[in-house]
Amino acid sequence: MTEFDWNLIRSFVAVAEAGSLSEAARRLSSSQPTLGRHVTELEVALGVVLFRRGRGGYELTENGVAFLDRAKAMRENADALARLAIGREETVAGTVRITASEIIATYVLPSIMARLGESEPGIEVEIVASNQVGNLLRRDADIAIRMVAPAQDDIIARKIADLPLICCAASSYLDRRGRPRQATDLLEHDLVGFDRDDDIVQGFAHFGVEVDRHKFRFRTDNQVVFWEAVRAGNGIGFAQASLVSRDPGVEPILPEMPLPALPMWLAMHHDVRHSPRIRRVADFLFAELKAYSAG
Amino acid sequence: MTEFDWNLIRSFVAVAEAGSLSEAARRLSSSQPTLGRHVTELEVALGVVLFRRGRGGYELTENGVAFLDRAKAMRENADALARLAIGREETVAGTVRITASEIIATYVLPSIMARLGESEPGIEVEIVASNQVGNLLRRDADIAIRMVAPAQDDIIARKIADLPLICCAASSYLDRRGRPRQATDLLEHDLVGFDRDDDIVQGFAHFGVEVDRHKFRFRTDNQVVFWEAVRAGNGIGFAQASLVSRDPGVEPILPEMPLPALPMWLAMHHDVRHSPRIRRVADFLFAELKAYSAG
DNA sequence: GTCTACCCATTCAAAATTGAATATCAATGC
DNA sequence: GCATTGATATTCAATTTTGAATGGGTAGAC
Repeated sequence: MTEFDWNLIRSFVAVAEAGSLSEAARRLSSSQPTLGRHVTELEVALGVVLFRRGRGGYELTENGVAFLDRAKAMRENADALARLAIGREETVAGTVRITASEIIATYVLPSIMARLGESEPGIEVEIVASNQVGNLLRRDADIAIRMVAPAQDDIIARKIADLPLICCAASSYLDRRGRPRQATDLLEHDLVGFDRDDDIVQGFAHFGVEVDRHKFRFRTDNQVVFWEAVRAGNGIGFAQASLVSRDPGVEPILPEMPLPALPMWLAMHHDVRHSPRIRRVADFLFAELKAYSAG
Repeated sequence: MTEFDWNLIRSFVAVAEAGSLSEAARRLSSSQPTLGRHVTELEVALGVVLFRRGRGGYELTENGVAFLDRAKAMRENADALARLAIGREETVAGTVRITASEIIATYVLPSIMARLGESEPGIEVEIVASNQVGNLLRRDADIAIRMVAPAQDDIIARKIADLPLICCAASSYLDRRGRPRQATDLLEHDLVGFDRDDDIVQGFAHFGVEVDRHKFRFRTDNQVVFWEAVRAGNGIGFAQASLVSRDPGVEPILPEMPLPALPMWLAMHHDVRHSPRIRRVADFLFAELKAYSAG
């Protein structure tokens, strides 16, 4: 019997998920003509039409939908093989991908990675700064630093620490506008807040204080922009205590005010735990992040 | 992240199961250099040694063993996709592979298929004559005619009939050596029997008659050779009643002797049941084989 | 010993695959 | 209305992949 080209399935899944040849090509680092050919070749081989070719892109037909589950299962197996391989590599040298929140990736990891480079020059590092919990199953990353307890199966997680949050502002701002003495003073101040994300609003609500988003003079959903806005003296914000204590231009406010703490977890896939390289980086990260959270 | 070529996994499984590049190449209808390259390319991509290259062939390393399960799972998904495709094809024309026992494939199917060709000229047929129960899961065949009840999951089976076995011999032989009147007379006769297969020996044992294989003057494990040996007058044998009744040169003996009947089943894979082509052939086969078993 | 039957690696010309470039179309913003 | 963006199809030169042929090795039969 005639075997078909398994790569066609890989392309099929990518196009189905991306919704267009071009987008799928970007994700697979392939090219649009290639994926187009793959899809039609698969259709010919199977004798079934999988996509409706529209102006806006490729849309699955009913037949295509019927194939997608199995095709995805195939990809999962391929991913699992890739992880298995990493778990069995014997060399320490190579690349490790780490995903972490924007704040951690921007302000904490660079110096940690510099120190890692001194002791392990053979290890290259790729940092994915993202607040979305990336997919360890599909190996978007080898190691994830997350602010929520990972729940997925086959994920090994170690809790690093609880990162206390504190209220803070730039000294320049406080010199100008005065230092709040009690929590209610905050409402007289300029606040830096999130835009669509309503963590802070809910935090206030938790203390019985109703604020709406217009209370915040400076709003952004980008955590790095948020922190830089605080540093630049736009007003009062909330940040990890360790971040504040490392920045001489920003000072804590109302240190007695009880705020929730952010748990920090280090996660990696079960299959990959015996890779000396990933192990090394994970252990190093764990120790350094623990030190960071204490300082 | 970098995706590897999924076809390498296909080759890996084939080589692992075949035990050598050359044998795997034969099964995949590929070539030995290609598979050799695939395997080493996969090893490089994964950074893991999968095979021990020996004089006699390729043998899995421990690492290779660790990968095999997942890789097989991947192949199963690929096979499932192929079946799904067949189940969704809309055209009746095309090829159908049928596996059946040597006897059925040799003496029964050809005339049935000739009749099928008259009403469905667009359907091509491939017959796999084999007593091994071929693998419908891996699509070694689309339809299987089997003499045992299929047990695998996802297999749809219809029982066609019970084929009675009878004792028989060529008239030329019986004219020469006389016709047995009772079961014990058989021991005075030349018998045609199996070689390593001891079905017949056990059949005798079932009647309390101990015979050893040297009782059989003509021995073969090939069922077709067996039947031709009976037809040619080598002695007394056992065969499906329908076969005997269709052959003017062979006559039944001791028709009252109680012998076990062979159940005949038609099996196909669940995924494939809606293919008009396979459906058509299966229905046709069912009716014709039922008629055969009655005649 | 020799012969045969298996293997595997390597070579190299032919065949297949790829992607940059291009033409085209539809929707959207100004 | 026109420019822009983002999509697909097509073309074609360059790259990659393939497999027939070859050489060489080893085990087993005779």
